[in-house]
Amino acid sequence: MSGRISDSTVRRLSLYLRILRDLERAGVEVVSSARLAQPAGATSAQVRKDLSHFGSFGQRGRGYSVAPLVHALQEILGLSRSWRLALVGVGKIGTALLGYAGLARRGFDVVAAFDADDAKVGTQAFGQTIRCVSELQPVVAETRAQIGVIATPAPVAAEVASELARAGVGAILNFAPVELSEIDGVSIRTVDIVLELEGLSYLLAEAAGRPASDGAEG
Amino acid sequence: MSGRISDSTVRRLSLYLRILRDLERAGVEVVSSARLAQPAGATSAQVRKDLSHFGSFGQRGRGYSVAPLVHALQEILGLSRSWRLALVGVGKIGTALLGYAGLARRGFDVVAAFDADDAKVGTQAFGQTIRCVSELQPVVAETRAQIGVIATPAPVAAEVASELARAGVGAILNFAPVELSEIDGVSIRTVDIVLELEGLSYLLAEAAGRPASDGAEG
DNA sequence: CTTGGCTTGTGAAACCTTTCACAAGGCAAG
DNA sequence: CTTGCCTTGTGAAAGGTTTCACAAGCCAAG
Repeated sequence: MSGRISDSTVRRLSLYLRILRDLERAGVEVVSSARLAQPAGATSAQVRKDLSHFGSFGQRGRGYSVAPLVHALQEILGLSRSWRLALVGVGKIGTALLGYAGLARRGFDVVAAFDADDAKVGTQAFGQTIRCVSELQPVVAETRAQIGVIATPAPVAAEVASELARAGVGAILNFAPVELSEIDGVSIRTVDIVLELEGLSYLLAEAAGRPASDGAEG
Repeated sequence: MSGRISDSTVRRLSLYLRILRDLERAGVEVVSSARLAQPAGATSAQVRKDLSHFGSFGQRGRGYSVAPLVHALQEILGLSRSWRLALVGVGKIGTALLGYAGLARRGFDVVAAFDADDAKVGTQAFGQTIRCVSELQPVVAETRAQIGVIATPAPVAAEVASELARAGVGAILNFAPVELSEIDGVSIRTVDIVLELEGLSYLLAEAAGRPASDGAEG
């Protein structure tokens, strides 16, 4: 089984896990690939293929036992433990993340927060004392944060990324609108809201361009 | 040219546009596919293939003229006009979006904001009067918002999505951690921060599992 | 005008992901 | 035990995306 697993498969596994937890809470004990696929927006074959990369979790003719599968997926996704996050940039998005209780609930604990603005440094936000970015390296190393979260303006994001890498994080979640270049030994994911909106803009423009349906323009 | 364009191509086009604007600002007049590819994390062949779906924008032996290509990409992506957004849910993420000046600067104007919390309804936030979600349909229809942004808790996201659809939006950007089921005539993109973190968790767990390098656990 | 060096645009090949389709096997009813 | 129905796990086929590789063509220098 388990060779190199594609990004989209991992994404779906997360979705399956979320759905399975809901089912578990609802008292469902066994689920079929079809039932699991539906709310994930996937197909039953896809569910089975995705899971088959990691082993054999179901029973033919019966389906998957919810509780054991929840456990297996948590194990696969590395969610049976918690992860320490270091947040860099406590602006609008950074603050929203700090205040998002959903993170800690799912095992992602912010253990340090940094900002370059002297007016913010030293203040508290959602239980975190904001530190100066100049302290980034020693503090991140000391707290042994495994994931760095970049919520800075785009121009400094690359520099912050390499500092985080040098401080020892193994992964970076980047909210700045830049494509960060690869860093050895560090996994990077970028969440780019403007890019998503522009993607929607493309689809809207395309839909408006072809058919003569819509009447409302500009 | 232009058949059905893949999501990843459109994403890259947005990146190219961003890079081209930087180059334009820096006074660069002509750029090769290789030079454009590098900061986008793509290959030169990919740049050329992506662009070739829409026409022929370069000159052999020379490259692409920056200004005309900026213009062409804006046209392709539907960014030569501005779009009206309706924001539903003015919690942490919603507030961060309202305050994000980058949106308006790039042609995405929030024209209405809604929340279910009576304590918030009627108050101002970043120039927007927060309205009650019960007014969603008439207000969205009246303001002719084309894009709905969902920043509500997960349980109500699906209901909000279908209300937005009925009110006439053509696209939805969803920040709630649920996979929304398809709605006819509405393009949907979901930004799921926990999913991204879980993806990184998978990679970290995988990296920690195989090699005997890292010492720090749990 | 000719030569040499670049760079685009694009079919073809390679690679990857998704879907299909079916054998293997569980379960319940009789 | 047998029959009928259901569901998994998985090779094979289909479908899509990325990379390769090269002819076509621009430009500058001589």
